Amino acid sequence: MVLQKRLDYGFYGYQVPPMPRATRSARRRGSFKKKHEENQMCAFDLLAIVAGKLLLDKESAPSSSDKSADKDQRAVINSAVKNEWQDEEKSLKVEDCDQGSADKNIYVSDLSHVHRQGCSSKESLVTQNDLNLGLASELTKPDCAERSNAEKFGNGQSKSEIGTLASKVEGGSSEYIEFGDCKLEAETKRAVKDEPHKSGMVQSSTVANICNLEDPVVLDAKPPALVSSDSSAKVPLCGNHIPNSSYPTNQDDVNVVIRDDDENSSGCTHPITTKKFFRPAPRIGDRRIRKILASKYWKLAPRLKDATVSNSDRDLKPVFRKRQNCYRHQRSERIYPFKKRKHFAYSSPSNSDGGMGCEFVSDSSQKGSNEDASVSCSRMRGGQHTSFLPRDSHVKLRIKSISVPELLIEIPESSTVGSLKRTVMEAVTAILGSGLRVGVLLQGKKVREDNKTLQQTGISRNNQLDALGFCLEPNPSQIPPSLCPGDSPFFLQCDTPQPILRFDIKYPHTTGVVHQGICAVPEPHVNNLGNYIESDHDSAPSPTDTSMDKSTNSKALVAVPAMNVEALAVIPAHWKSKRSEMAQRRIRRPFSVTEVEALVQAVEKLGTGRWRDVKLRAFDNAKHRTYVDLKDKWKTLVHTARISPQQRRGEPVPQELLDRVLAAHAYWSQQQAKQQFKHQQAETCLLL
DNA sequence: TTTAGGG
DNA sequence: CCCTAAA
Repeated sequence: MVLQKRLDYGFYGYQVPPMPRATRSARRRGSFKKKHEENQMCAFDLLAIVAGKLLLDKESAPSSSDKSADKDQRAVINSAVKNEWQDEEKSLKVEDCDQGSADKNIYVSDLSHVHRQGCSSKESLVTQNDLNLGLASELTKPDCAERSNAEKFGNGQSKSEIGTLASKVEGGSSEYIEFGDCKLEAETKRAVKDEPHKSGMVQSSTVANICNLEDPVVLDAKPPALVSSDSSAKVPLCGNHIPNSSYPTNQDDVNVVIRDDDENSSGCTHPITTKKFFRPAPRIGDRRIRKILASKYWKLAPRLKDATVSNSDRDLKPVFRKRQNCYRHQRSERIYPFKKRKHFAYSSPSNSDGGMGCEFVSDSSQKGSNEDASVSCSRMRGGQHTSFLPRDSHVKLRIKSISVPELLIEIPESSTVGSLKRTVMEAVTAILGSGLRVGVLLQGKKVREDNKTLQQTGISRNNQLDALGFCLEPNPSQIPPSLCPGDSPFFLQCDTPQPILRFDIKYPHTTGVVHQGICAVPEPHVNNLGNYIESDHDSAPSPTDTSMDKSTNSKALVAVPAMNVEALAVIPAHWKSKRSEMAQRRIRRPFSVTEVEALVQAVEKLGTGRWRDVKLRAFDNAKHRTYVDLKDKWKTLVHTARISPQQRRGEPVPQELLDRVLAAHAYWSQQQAKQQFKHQQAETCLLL
């Protein structure tokens, strides 16, 4: 049985998922910790780490020879995406994944294996020992899968929304820029900008923007910079007034839209249909699709409870029982599986040279020796389709899939298909979650010198490509050699009275690579599990908007540097042990310049005391930015602006922005003071 | 829940 | 970022 998952995410970074934010009420309810504990890395996080490490460029398109095959695949993908999207937001415009351009390349595994193979009956399960279980959303959303595609858009509301969306997109009133998987939306609020101001004064667009129609309070008041009659209040809020301002006078309203579904996604059974500020995702291109697809995998994998799922589990008890209660939680947890970033450095058109992926296929590993006790061993097979493009001394690898190796699964005959799916899922999750490392094989030999460069090892040479392979190995620190019983995977008997079916989920040509007993426990609460969906496709926290600052347009595209490779090297063991107890701090997500820009602009408009509005206005779709975060960021921004540039740390904020920060801060502080003064006056008047 | 401010 | 008093 082959479990196959294609990885084409092109992750360029990885972050340890933080714990779910503990709201006070959640802590009170005591549910927080439990949820917290479940917030574990899923199996495919690991796979994606591997991919993220190795997939240096995701921009290559499938080769032309794959075209017809991929067409079907894309159709499947699209329907799956529709399905998913439909569930999530009831609006979708799916574009076909155009192969012509690298930008629209999409390559994922067939999502409908399970259904295609018709393993819906018990018989077929019993007999189909080489049953192919597609790791797809069907695993967790069998009900969704049942629906036909035709039905998916039968819903009139959805249709109309799609129509609206399409028209919105075509209307051109908004501009969407995608940066990696981060979508950035720049709305051009012409209505605001073009609105003749009552004061009749010449305004910079900044001031015009400050005067937002959505904001009656501010609107009633005069534009901040123009209201002040006293000289001390001459706050240079207008871009024109800022010396050396690199900002264009025609500054559009900027709304940083970071898609981050961690909060509002509770799976396909709870579609979020109402949103305060609905923002369509107008460009549902490849990245969006990829992201959605990726999310499927994040969703379907239950979080491991703890690390004892490894071979060190001496008593060989079923290890999955304790996780059963995980599935009761319908609501997804806040996890941030990935930082996904687009690689801009190699976006030359010539890179779209057909889907020359390096396909990962099984490679037989020698039996016996611990070193070769690979959980999965794969070899890159490319042949003429394998492209290895040294470009600017970079090596491009494309891992089409990493297969999960041999598994043993025992499951009662009376179990449902869904139960089988989940069991397989758990088994896979357990193996991958028990601590893995990636091995690199070059011409069948392991490359152990971690410090050697690719060049030194010869990996970067074209002729070595076929010989390059990767494998997932058990982490030695996690799996004592003594517990690796050699070449025969042991089999764990389930303590169920029922007859047991045994599945050897075996990877071809691979024997004895898994030293892991999997006991399939019949799942009593199938329903909940079926809907247990993790939904968080974290967006890169650093969106880059090219439209808002024309003067730095070209820069903006590369403003966010690709993440260090180190960032990818998240070792699950690190946070496996510590994580369980206290509420972990949320992951640190430094504000990007773009975000700062958006924040500054919003604060200029709304003032410093209305963080909720600021959030709604500029960060509504960035779920990980709370209004408290914004307030804190403003605080630090003010501080940053006041200290000398030498003392500043982190990504440098343009001085121009800092100037605006100070200006806005000064202005709104004064406004506040005035307000207070008036209040006091009124009070004293009343008293007298 | 939101704001404000200290840590 | 976190925590929390206060509104």
